Amino acid sequence: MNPDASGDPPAAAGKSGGAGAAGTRRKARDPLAPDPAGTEADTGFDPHVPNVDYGVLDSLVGYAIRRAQIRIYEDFVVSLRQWQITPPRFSALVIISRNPHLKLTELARILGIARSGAVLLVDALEEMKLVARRPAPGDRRAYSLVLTPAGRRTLEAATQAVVKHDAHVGSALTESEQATLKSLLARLAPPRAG
Amino acid sequence: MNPDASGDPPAAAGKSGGAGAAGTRRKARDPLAPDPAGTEADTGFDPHVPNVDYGVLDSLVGYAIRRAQIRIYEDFVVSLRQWQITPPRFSALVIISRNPHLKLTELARILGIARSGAVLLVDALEEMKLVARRPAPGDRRAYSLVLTPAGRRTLEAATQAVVKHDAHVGSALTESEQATLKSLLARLAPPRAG
DNA sequence: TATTGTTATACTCTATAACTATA
DNA sequence: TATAGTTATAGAGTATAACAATA
Repeated sequence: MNPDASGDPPAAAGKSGGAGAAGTRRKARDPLAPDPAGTEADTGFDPHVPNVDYGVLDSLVGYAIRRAQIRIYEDFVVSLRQWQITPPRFSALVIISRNPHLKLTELARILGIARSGAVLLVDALEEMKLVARRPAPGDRRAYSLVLTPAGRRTLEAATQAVVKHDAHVGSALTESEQATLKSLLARLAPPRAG
Repeated sequence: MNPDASGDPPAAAGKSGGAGAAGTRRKARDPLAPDPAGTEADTGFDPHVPNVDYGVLDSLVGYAIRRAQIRIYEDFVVSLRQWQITPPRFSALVIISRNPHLKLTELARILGIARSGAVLLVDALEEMKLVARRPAPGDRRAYSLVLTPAGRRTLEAATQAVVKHDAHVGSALTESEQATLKSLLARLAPPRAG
């Protein structure tokens, strides 16, 4: 359905062993035991590494958008890390906030994800005490999604952070250029059925 | 490191049971057994469902890009489904093709992913017989990545499909507008270290 | 029969940590 | 010590399939 987006700072992980390189194959290793030097580095995604030939990629509108999105996602996640709110979670909170009595199936359709995915998303937000499932009036199968008081407070703070983040993202462009950008993006490949 | 992108048509999946709704909890179900009606539908992501209030999302440059990327990704995956080539795979093939004797670590940096991710990516491409690991001259730890003849042929065909896909994506814009779009996107939030 | 929410399962992509072989 | 490739583990996000409760 809706591809895209995933990555998110996994926070932590397990451990295990690796092996040598070319032609060789290693045996095994034992779990746990701190690493002397800091392992990886990660200074962020460089959209255009010097002296690298990107071929057709440089001519594609789609790749330009992909590059931009990767960097924006990075900055977004850092900006909202303290609340553990990721792009899909933020979108869900906003949609739930602005559209009272939303049902899970409707949320799924709006976000462009499967119903099962909406269930997991709402499960997470509920566990974070930001969203609650209320019985939907008139339909005992369904739920009415609502923000909790904490959800409203958190969304308010997170929204400020997102607006700030977005201002940073577009800081190199004038207001007019940002408007042009959004307008052009909105005109790309309209939905099949639309 | 590099967030974004994931989704991809999983192709198939398992099965299992679910339950009722509000307040109720179900028991179990047994595996296998065709479903009468077609289960889901999925007519593609609608970036703006009618009568839905998107709140701040509508004012964010980041969300405009996210919306666009979701739709482009969808179309990309459909276009290259016959070769089982996803965006990261296509990028890797192009980069390997245009930059001979590339090492895995370099590929990882260019794509903005962890080395371990590059290993899995190359593993997949190697299994598809599109890429091969050659011993790197002068460094017995490293590999030189190269396209196989089949890899070159597939990349050529896939590139044509991608170019066509990209033309479709931008078909509602003039050449000039597409150039403007790419230019504006490139000016968004430059990399921290740059 | 169709819809709503759910669970089970699986797959892609990505990450961190630790390890081997080599430099 | 540092680097290249690797494996193990983890987890977010998404998908399909099948099911119970209800409409």
